[in-house]
Amino acid sequence: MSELLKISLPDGSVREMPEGSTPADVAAAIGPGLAKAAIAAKVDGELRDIGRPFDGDAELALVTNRDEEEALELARHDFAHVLAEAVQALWPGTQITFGPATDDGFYYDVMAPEGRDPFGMDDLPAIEEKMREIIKADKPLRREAWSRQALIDKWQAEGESFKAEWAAELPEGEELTVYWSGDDWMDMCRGPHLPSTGKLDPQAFKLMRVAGAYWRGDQANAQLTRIYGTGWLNKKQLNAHLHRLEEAGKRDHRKLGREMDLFHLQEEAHGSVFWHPKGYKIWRELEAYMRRKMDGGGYREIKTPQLMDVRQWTQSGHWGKYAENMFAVPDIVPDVDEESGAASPKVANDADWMAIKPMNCPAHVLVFKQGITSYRDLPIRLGEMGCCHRNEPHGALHGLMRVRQFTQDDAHIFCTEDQVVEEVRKFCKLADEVYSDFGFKYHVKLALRPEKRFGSDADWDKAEQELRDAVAEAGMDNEDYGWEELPGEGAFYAPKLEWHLTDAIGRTWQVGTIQGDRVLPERLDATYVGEDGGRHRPVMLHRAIFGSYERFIGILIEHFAGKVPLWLAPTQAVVAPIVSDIDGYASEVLAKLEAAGLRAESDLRNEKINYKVREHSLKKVPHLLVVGKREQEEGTVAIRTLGEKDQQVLPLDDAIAMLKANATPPDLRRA
RNA sequence: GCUGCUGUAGCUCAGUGGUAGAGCGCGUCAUUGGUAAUGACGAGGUCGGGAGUUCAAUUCUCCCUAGCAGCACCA
Repeated sequence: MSELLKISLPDGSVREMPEGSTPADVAAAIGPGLAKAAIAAKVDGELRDIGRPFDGDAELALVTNRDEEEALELARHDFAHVLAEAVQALWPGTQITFGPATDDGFYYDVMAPEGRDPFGMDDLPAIEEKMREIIKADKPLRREAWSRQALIDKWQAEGESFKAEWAAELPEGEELTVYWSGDDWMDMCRGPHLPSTGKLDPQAFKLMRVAGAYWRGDQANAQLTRIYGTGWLNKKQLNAHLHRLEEAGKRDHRKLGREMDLFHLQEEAHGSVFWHPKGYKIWRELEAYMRRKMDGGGYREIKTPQLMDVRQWTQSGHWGKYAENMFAVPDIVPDVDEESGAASPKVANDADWMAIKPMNCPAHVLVFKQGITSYRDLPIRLGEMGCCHRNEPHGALHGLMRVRQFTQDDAHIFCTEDQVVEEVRKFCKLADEVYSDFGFKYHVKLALRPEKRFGSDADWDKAEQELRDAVAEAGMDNEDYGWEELPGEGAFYAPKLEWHLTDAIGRTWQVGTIQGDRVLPERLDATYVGEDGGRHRPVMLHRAIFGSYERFIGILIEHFAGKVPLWLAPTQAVVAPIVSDIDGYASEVLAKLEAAGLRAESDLRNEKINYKVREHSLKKVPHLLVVGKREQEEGTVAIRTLGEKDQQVLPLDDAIAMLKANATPPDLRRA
């Protein structure tokens, strides 16, 4: 006999529904408007299909497009399925695999039919068209439970080997479900889904690109074609998103780097940066800043060799693990024919291999090992603006963000076991000061032991706990700091604390890190003399705040859209006379600016002031000092600040004092 | 490294089986103009590199190389 279910609604009311009824029935009982608007249901907190019957008494909240987070997730997931259906409709024999929602849309990984090339950009318009058809057909999406074997058999019968593999490996005991789109297409999916394809807005998605992606993310597996789309609830949201992408493109550091004449890259040294005078000014200012911070933090700066015998890298373990990403040269003088420039192919079997350093730490241990260190000397903090080379996979290179030659604000802290937590805590404070000086908000994450690792579990337990303790002492183990632990993401020798910056348009960048390492001191036999007169192993903390100068500058350019703070600006002010009669005064103003230590230029070209304003604005020069007859007579300058329309007329000395004050680096300003 | 796309003047980009074009920039001249482009004239290209097909290749094919998007990688 059938009983009535008690369904509690968010407003506290309870409705009695017959057994077998669904959230859709409840919506219909409440009113036709809601019935139409409702797209899913939260049943006892779990997001479910609106047409899935209740299991018993339940708390129900109906989901509509007003619940944007859930609605977007559902829509994107459905777009992914519609995408897969469209591709199979267009190209029968295409295998489907997997297609989730992403942060701004969806993708689906497919395998083109035998004999057909992987899908390309040219195929996207046709797929979009087919997707719109499917959406407009308003096909009902229906959930159905299947047995594992039936599902495997079906996939195999249809030649869907990836799906069959997947079905076979889904965890035991999990209910396997499929979703039908109409009666003619289905995909294996956990759901939930919208009640029908017609709930999607056919104008609210766009296929963006195709890319290769490995089956299950493993390079050893087949490469599929991943079709990416962006998906939204309506056209307005889609357009807003496309506009945001355009804006992000305008901040691209590669574009701004060229426009602002900061640096360039070229084939002959791909992955290495040619810094131009203006770009290198930013670098030098950052470097000077970081030196002040590290000097003040008890670090001592050293400089260690670029090239070391491979024996050293073998001992440290890097040669064994990373040789293919290192640059190595035989330690010989090649015979070169002066006429032709050809080097003789003299392979010196007896030559030692030297390797260019991919990191600074082994050399820092070697510095530490010179002489005998007492526990009284610890902690020893050795810093280096270390220039490293790594032969990165070519596809990984990206502007300043991923390069083959980079310089780190690197340092290693050698300390006793007892000092680790305190040193990590101090570092947290230093990192906070630095990021705050640039106006960055950040999150702190702890990357825990990876599967492949050196050292005992007990050591890892300890190392991970130390970092947790230090973060707790620094007061950062909370939501304000986005505190989170990431299993499996640590380095092979140690867990890592990571600092992730959030930039002006919401993207995150991992920059800073600190890692407690007990492996390298062991491998390179670093010791200190303890209180007891015996030899002890120091702990080595690897740490960096900028990470690499190249990448950090790239991040700054994008964060500020080229308009870096005055203290970093390569050219802080340009003096622009309105007519050439004033060139003399302009030069006088320039000389005074330079004497005050400001980075300034003059623009004496035979151009109108409009032209000069436009040009220097586009080059992101923070201040334009316009001088005409009036300014000359009165000994003033008219200051135009980037991004502002109004000018400010000040006596020259006052203007210089103001600029100088504003151009003071943030750490010196506080002093 | 893998998949897809791209490489034409300093930059952004058009174009063609018969050895090339625009805008900006650059140079010269005129103009001395008060806050986002003054005008005229001019110079500038082995069409990424190599091989092949062809009477003829910047264009079509293949290989290499670099870049772009993504994947994988990131000590």
